[in-house]
Amino acid sequence: MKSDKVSLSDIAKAAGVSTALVSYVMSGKEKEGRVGQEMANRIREIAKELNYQPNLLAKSLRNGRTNTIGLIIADISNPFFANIAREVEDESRRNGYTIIIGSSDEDADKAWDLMNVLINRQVDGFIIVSSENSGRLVEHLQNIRLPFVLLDRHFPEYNTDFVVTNNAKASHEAGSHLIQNGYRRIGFIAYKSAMFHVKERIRGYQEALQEHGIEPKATWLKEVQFNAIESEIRTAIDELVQTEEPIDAIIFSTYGLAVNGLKYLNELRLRVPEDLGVVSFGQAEVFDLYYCPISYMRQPIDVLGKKAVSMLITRLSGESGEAQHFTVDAQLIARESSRPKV
Amino acid sequence: MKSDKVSLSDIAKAAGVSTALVSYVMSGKEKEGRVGQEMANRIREIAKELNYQPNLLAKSLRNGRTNTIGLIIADISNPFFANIAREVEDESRRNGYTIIIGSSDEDADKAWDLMNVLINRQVDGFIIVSSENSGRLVEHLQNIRLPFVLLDRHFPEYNTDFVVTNNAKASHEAGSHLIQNGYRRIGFIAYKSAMFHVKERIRGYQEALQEHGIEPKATWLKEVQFNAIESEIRTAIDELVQTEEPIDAIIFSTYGLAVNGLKYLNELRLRVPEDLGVVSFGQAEVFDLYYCPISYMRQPIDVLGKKAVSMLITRLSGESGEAQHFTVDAQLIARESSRPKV
DNA sequence: TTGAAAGCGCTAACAG
DNA sequence: CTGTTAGCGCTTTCAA
Repeated sequence: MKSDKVSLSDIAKAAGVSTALVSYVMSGKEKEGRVGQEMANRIREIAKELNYQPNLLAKSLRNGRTNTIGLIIADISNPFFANIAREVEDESRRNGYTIIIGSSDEDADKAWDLMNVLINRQVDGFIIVSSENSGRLVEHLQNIRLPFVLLDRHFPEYNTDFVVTNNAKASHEAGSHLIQNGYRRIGFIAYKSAMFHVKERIRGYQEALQEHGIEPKATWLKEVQFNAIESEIRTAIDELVQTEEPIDAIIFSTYGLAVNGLKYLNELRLRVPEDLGVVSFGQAEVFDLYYCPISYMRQPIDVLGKKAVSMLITRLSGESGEAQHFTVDAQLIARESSRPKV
Repeated sequence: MKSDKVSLSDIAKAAGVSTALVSYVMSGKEKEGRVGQEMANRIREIAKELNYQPNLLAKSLRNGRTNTIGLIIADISNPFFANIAREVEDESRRNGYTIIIGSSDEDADKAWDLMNVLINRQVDGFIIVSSENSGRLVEHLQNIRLPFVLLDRHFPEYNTDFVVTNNAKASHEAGSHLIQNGYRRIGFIAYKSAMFHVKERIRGYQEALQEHGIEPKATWLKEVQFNAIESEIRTAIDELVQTEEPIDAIIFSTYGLAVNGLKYLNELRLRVPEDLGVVSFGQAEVFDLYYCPISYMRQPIDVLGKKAVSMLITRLSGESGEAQHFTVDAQLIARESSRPKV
């Protein structure tokens, strides 16, 4: 085995031809009436013998495309995002693209820095699960004409490609489901955020209650800070529960909130669903293995991931029409945690 | 905001100097008595004005380093690996490196292909959680002199850098802990694999039993196929439990086995720890939220991740001495699932 | 202190 | 059918 470093010109030399020929053969362009059959075979043979590995860097520098996609998510160690990343990874590879993942921790500055690193590495485009205050990022990408698709969250005030779940509808369904099963005083815990998808989830929940003749009390809605989740969720739950008229069910609007919330419910020795019905967003094995399997709104992660990739790739291949929007419904997976009240 | 595409020569032109000067300034080499103070400032100013973004591709092509690390793991959607990936990502970025992650699904061929893609993209080195039959991969990397560090799993038959948990010891501790708490008939479920870390975990478990005067029965050890886990783990547990002398405790040697196993225990309506004590490897929120918090051997993922990165970076900076080995102990987190028998 | 120029490995227009 | 050559954007040697 050679010590690598075999380049086109090494092959050209060995075959006694020009690098141009080798290049044509190696990139399968011999069909276009460029190279003779014999020559082509000879070159391929030598390439194999020398164990030629193309230098993608040089190739990219030359033709301005890296076949690389930047994926910016909040946190790869969160199972929801990890699953998305996996779908995006597989679908990208299937299309000849490599992805570079970066975690932003829901922090706009980190996301901005990440974006720049990836731009400098000449990614062809981005798939982004945006964090709050990412308007600047979106605008910049549009300004420099770098294709991108927003995944899972989008900004209605910007005209961009996006692939998202119908959050209002999902939340609405979660609320209606609880009501139909006899719950009446339903709390909702979300992150404190001005982001559209968060607001939508809240809206869906409130509308569901109203449509069933229940006036959603302001005190039933709790918004906790992302970076102080452990302490704030305790306060939030305390306030929901330790009152004259405690809630009888709760909707967690993300995976992270659910995990922390359920831990605290355990500490409080509150039983699900006897003391408190539960429906959550997000998905993970936790929900299956909790003593009382948790009902959740299943987001079709595979569809979301695949669609985001294909949408981006369409753009990368030159499509420059209208912004593409793709919205998919979540599916209620009803389990024990929201079973009918007796 | 400019339409990007600002290159060194644009700045050079604007400043009326050569690209060489700009290059020196932009890479902070003006100190070395190369560039005048005034000129340096002027160039920096113009660069900022034009919003210059260096093309890392060109830089890399020129100097042969991409500042990129390839991370090959089994599956990014498995929380154990996702957490490792996160540590590696953060530590790499802190050192100016970008990582490209690829999932191998424990499949040697996929891992091999992945490796090649990443090599073609000129990664400077690899951090690898190897799969079975990866000998070829290791040998190839050694042949072409591409630095790499094996993480979490290693091959004793190859002399390589590695960062691992002391698996035999961890397993031994898991076994001893159960015995001390009164369990006697302890089953062990592992993946069917010839890999060293798997064998070590089995060995530690068996030795623990023997040292406490318990002869580990062959029937207590179950090995299930990675890609048929759901069905095989049922058979395995059935065989451990539906016998004249059923086991009274079980050790799951990975996160994936634990999750699937616990699900099945739920189906069988077996209670933990009354019917069956449990200790597991891996870690995830599932273990906290199970109705009976699961005892587990906590592997210091942060240490493993950081150490792997720093070990690799040492190599990348030219260190060429002996292979480095780093072994760290797992820590028993004892919870309800293995509490003393009454 | 500064500039000119070679060249990393590859592609593609152009010439033959 | 095949070869020559001009770069892609950057670093770095050598000369001035």
